[in-house]
Amino acid sequence: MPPSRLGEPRWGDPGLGEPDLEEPGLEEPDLVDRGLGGLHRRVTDWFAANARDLPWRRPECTPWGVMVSEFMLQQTPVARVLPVWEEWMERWPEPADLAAEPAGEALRAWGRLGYPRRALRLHGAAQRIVEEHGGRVPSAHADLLALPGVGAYTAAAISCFAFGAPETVVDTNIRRVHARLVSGRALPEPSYTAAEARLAEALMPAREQDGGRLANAWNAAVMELGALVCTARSPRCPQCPVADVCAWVGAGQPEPHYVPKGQPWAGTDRQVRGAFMAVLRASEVPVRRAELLGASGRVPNPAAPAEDTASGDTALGNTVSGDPALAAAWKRLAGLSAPADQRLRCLDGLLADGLAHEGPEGVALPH
DNA sequence: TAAACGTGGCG
DNA sequence: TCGCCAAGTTT
Repeated sequence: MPPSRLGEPRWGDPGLGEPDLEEPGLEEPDLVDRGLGGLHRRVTDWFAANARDLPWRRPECTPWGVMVSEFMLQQTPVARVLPVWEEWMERWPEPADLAAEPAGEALRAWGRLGYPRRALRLHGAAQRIVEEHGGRVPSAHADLLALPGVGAYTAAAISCFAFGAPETVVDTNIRRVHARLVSGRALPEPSYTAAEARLAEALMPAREQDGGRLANAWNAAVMELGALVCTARSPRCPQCPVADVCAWVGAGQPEPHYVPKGQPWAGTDRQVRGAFMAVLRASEVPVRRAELLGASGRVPNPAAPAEDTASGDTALGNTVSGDPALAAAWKRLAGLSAPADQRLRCLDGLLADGLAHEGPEGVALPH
């Protein structure tokens, strides 16, 4: 490891010994007091020169815009959020605009971002903001946390990014940077630990110095570093502004100390629910329950009337439509090999979750 | 606390 | 090609 250009102690100095799983080295105050300023400056300077120009980071973006972006970005890459966020901002520039619409409109406009319950919660949050906060996104962490779909990360992020508060923001990017830079590990722990929380707090710039300006900037800077340079798959260490003090680099980039759990997909309820939701989003009219449940590549649909041989679409009655999205959604659903009991469980689950509504004419997005 | 919860692009 | 992974929250 090359010597620090700033002549500061290196967090990953082998002399500090093996990283302790329970108590990272930064627990010690004198370690915290030395050299952090250099770290802060280098990362925030890097951010100033390399940050992406994302619309929700522009000065003219409202707190509502930041809030919408934070919901959409939960477990979803920036590239896919961008176009949907633009549509939402144009259609619903304020919380009251969204709150005035049926929840189903939020679900439809959510498109294929995934985890559609986020759209439902965002809609619910907008209604609460209108009812309890005069239509303005609250700035207090506690008020934000009380909103549906807002957890520890999102509350801190909105408070920080929309209102300039010096919150301690911890997301998966930040956790990964901390794990490598300080703890010398390839990945953060499988679940967020108290030790990680203490470490994140210890690394925060002092709030007293500048009214929290640096503390506020630090969050976005570390997050961006994790997103652009200190990535999960193939980190770009040569481009990293703090590679020379990185504990993981100093240790020779050791492999992860555990095997990340996979995210099963094929054959899961999530896959079936997703296929149902795609049909409901694409359909302008309610869909009969039996037709939804019967959609299968093998099971004939008893509810379907005589087939229109000219359509050639599928064997399903109401797939005869000029809408390619609807046809594709039906096709995907029909292509699943999910057993009948799973289909039934998933449909009931969607209804129970409020993602769908069943009326006399069939199943549709909620009103 | 572990598991459930969507989706699509990249290595 | 196919598994990994992305600005988490909820129960």
